[in-house]
Amino acid sequence: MKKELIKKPTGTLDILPEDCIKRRHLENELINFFNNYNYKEIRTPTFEKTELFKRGIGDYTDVVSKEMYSFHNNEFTLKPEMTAPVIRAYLENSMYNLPGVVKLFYISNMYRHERPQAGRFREFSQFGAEAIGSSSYLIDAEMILLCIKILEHFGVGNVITKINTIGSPIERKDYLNELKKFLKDHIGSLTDTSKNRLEKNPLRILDTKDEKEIEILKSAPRLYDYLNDSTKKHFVNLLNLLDKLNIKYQVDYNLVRGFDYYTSTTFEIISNDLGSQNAIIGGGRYDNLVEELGGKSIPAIGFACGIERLLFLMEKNNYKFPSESIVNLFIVTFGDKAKDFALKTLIALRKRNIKCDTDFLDRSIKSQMKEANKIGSEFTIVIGDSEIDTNNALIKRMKDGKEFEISLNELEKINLDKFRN
RNA sequence: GCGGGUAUAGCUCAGCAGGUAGAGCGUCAGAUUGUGGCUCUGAAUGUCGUGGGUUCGAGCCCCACUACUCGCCCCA
Repeated sequence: MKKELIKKPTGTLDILPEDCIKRRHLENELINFFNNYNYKEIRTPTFEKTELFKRGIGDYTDVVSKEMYSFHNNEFTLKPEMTAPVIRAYLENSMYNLPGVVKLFYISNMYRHERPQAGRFREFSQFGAEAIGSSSYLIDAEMILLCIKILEHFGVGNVITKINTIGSPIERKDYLNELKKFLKDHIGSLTDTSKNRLEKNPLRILDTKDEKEIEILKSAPRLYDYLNDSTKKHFVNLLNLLDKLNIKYQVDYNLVRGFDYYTSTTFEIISNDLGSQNAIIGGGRYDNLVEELGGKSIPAIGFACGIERLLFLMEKNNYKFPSESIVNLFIVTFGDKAKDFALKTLIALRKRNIKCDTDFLDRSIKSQMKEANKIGSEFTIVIGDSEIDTNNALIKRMKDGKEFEISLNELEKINLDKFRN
């Protein structure tokens, strides 16, 4: 009886060798990048207490209310995002005692129980950063700059940076009342989802894609007009600095993000080359979160970038990934003596960091040569009884077929450079 | 949670008034016995997503289910 195959869970990815090389490369480059900006890496658990996300992200957000992978009587949850865990770790490890602004970055998997589609998975990877301890618009600017430079570095230049400021909950209070009043006057034209949001989360209605609603919202009160002078000043300073830094952006007064912790600056980088999930980077300031999670009132800002989406864009833009690591030497064998000798030699060569392999299927010389060719081995050496007897063999340079005589005694110490050109 | 599309060899796909399956690529093996790349020859692999129905007969028609996929919602 043939047994049934077990398949991977919906929305997950098998990352095969070819893609692992790309991701490894991406990660290495990122680490370099973050180090240049003086960000330190942080890793947190794959799961956290569910309460962390409820309090951090907000009970009524879509992610918390219906997309969390929770288990063990809902006590724990696979992390759906990294900001809350990083702040938790920051507080738990008293990192506020570190000098200056605490700048942290991460590369990690996230989990959200959504319906998968182009550019959206249930298990996905993000990298991102959090800068904790400064309320200056300078750090906002540096972070947006960092995002754009990273994308540029990976050959993704054709993007749109959207930016907005949404103030604090207190600043939003009056505005929300006005917005509700306004929307109620147009309630007949609202979609069902917007009607539902009217009481729970009216701000999100601003983000609608319904054309009728977009038209109505054009005459709606504007949040910006209700913000404090200091918030406005922060925003204006930021925009002026971005101008000086030659960073192109679009102010989008309707840019509202889905997590409750955002205050003041929010931004999003989108690409029209992605599918309908067009955001590649999202971020913003969250000046109340540290306090919300039990710390002192400490301002912070962060962003996250979708790695699958970034990789997709890199492929689309023909980014040149490093090629697969090639085998330096393939030892073709026949006869038991040769096979034993080969294995012993491989150990010595590998110790010298020479990438090498041999046949384990007892196949013909021809087949072994074919394999060596297919895996892109630089050199091959055929060893059989006569080579063992005479202690001499021919090493073959695969790219042009040239052969060189060498002594088997010296194979372990071979200097391949001598035969490279 | 709600819509649309798709489901044939490892991969990309073809198939037809409905008559019990094909190509290319890949894999494996050979082309005067111990040497790759080009070429040629040959081989293996599919209960045509699953279950039911219509029919003498279904990969092809109908129904259900499942998976995948794209979109809504939301997000990276």
